[in-house]
Amino acid sequence: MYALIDCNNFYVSCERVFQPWLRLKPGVVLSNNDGCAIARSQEAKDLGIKMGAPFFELEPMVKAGKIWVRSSNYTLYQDMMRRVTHIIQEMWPEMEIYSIDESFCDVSMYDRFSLELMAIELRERILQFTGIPVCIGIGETKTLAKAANRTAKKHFKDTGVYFIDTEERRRFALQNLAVEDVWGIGPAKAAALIRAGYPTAWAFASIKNHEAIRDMFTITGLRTWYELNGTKAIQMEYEQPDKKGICTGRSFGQKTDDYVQIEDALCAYVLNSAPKVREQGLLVGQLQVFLHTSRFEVNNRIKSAAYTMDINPPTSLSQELIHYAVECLKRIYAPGYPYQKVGVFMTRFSKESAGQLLLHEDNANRAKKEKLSHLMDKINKTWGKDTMRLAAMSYTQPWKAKHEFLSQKFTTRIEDVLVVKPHSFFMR
DNA sequence: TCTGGGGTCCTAGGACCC
DNA sequence: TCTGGGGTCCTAGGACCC
Repeated sequence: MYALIDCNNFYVSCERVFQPWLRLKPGVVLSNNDGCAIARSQEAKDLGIKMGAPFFELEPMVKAGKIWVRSSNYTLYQDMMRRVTHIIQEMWPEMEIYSIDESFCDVSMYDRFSLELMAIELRERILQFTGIPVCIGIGETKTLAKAANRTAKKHFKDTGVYFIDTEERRRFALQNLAVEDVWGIGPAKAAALIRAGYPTAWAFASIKNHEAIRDMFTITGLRTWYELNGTKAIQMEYEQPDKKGICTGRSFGQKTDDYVQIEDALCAYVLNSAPKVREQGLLVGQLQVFLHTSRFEVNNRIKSAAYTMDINPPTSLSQELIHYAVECLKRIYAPGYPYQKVGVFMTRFSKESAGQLLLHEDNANRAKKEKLSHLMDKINKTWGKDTMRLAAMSYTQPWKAKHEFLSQKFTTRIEDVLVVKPHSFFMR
């Protein structure tokens, strides 16, 4: 048996914990650059605000005081999830962190009767200790646990728990689940299934012909089908595997074709990715830089380019990575386009080892740079991002994304911790 | 005017080997 | 005119996830 614990409207819920007045109105959390809606309160969903709705469409409602918006505050959300995770682990230690707001737990070792009660208690505990509401779905496979979770959210809001432990409950969950809401069925597969006459999870799960499913939807589609029918095809992943690629790319606050600004942004992104590479003890063997305009631009102003470069010998040094990234950028940059976004993708990782260093000619010099990079990482980890920085990075950063509606870092920044003032009555 | 960011997995098809 | 068989590895691109 697997449980899926999923935080309800997570980003919105985090904002509401520390700004309780936000509970009085529908609200939306915006993407980076305040571009579009990425999280909505239940009331905002009821108003018909769609995931990905651009901000300029919401703006009239904000101005009229009908809804509130916040810029995304990942520092806050990460820290809140860390707290939720601790509470889950105390009850169900066999846990996989699946995303910033969801965790799977293997709960096979508990008997059915206690399981449902445990789930109800866990939910209450999370709400009491963090202020975050969650729903819990339980089933024989991860996909069924996901389906159970959706069922809890939709039909069992009072307990917030749904347990698929009988055929009858499986039928109820799957019959009331649109096929596009099945975990693993995206827009393309959903459209094909609806066209073929299978609009619900139940209809899809009831298809008899395996081969046809495989032919149409490849092995991943077949796995989903097995899982919906109670056969395990997707395993738990307790350890987080090493990353195969690390990427930083952001939209500019304002579109630009100014090479100096673009290069400056790119350097900052390299300096964002490089410490992540070093933290895992990896070296970068290939680097790609991409630069593009908005896809909503008119035809002759759309431009998208990328350049990939092998790095020999592989490196994790910020200075070297910046050097290569700038080389790539120079090859793809053309003036005259309203660029929206630049980014860097590092891949072809190898493990850092002494041997590689010895092969390199000026290894004394190199060892010094290595030390410097690691020291910078350490200082920045202790004292905050960009405390120590390379001169290649400017201070003004006019390209920076917009975060016009950012709330405080209530749990991770001492100046932002809420102060509770005793009422004057008690002061006397 | 204004539309996010960061990943993984799978397949088809080309290049290459003997 | 006719032009094998069997395999691996790599890459681009699509689909999917949150």
